[in-house]
Amino acid sequence: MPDDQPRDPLSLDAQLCFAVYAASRAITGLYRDLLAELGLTYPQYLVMLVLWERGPVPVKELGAALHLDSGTLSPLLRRLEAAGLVSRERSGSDERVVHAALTGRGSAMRERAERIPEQVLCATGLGTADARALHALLDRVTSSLSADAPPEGASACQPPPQEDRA
Amino acid sequence: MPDDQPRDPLSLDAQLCFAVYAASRAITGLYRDLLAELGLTYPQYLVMLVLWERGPVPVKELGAALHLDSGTLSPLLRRLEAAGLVSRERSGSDERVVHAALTGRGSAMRERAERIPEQVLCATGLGTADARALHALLDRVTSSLSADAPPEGASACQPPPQEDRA
DNA sequence: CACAACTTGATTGCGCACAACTGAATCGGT
DNA sequence: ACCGATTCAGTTGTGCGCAATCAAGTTGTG
Repeated sequence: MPDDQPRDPLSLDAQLCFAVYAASRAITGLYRDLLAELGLTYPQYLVMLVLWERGPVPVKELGAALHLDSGTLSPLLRRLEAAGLVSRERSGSDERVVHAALTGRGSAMRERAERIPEQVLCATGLGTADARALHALLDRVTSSLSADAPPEGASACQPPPQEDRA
Repeated sequence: MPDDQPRDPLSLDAQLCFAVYAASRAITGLYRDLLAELGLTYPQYLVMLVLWERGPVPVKELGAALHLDSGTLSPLLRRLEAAGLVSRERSGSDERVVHAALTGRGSAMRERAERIPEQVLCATGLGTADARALHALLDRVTSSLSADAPPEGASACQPPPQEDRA
């Protein structure tokens, strides 16, 4: 679909960054529908995924896994706790850390969430190979960007070792 | 990097949807830094892109271009107006529609924004070909998802015409 | 022990996103 | 001309994201 020719830099720019932004919101919207019956939002669902997979974890670890800080997680966990899905308690060995753990209701919800993934993959309209390729590209972008915040007028921006050109 | 084997559905699920989510936030963070000197947020920058490209447009058209509704755009435009970058006025021919237009300061800012795109593309660590491929995949996802909200227990979810399988 | 540096989570404030609603203006059919 | 349905922007309320700040707890050093 993208015809191109590097024409207006600002228009071309809108393309890739906006494509990610629009896709992200579209996916979130899809989850909004699927998660409505569970009473979860998409970020809440992500937290539940981590808890289902790892069991009780410190808030810090949740933040590392999801790239979120306490300013986001604290109220989110409060809501999950109010919903009876999660409990929080301070560690005995280190009073600074708070462990988030699943309640019975929280654990039980896993079963109901299990059919969501395939519904999502289906709705994206992507095949296995495409999904895999997309995932790999996105991971490269994310790791490139979260590697560091280049100081200022910084990096000479030499395009990274690249095979071909248009 | 993704080793795989369809193992835990919930874990595999976290992968693609979360990859988009994480990448989107990483990109927004990059823009946050780049746009700080212009005093713009990323969504505000997107609005400016549309105005730089199309000139005065109704709020409705902005919403269609960015997939945003008036609940997001009204306060955003108010802030751009307060910053002296944008003006709003009701159409003469149809009093319902409000046209957003650039002020002199708003138009002038375009020049300063012109070098942002290449900085972003560089920071993603992607080459031209990869960026193009990523863009195409994201467009497919976005259009598949925004096509419609499948009613309920709906679609039999047959993977769309696909070439190969693992 | 004393004390500074660090870690961890919570809080505050602001700006999106989005659903739901309001109210004004327009359009369609009669 | 009238009246119901529709369109458009705005407002309200909830829930993220993230910067900045804070307080409590821990660790390292003398």
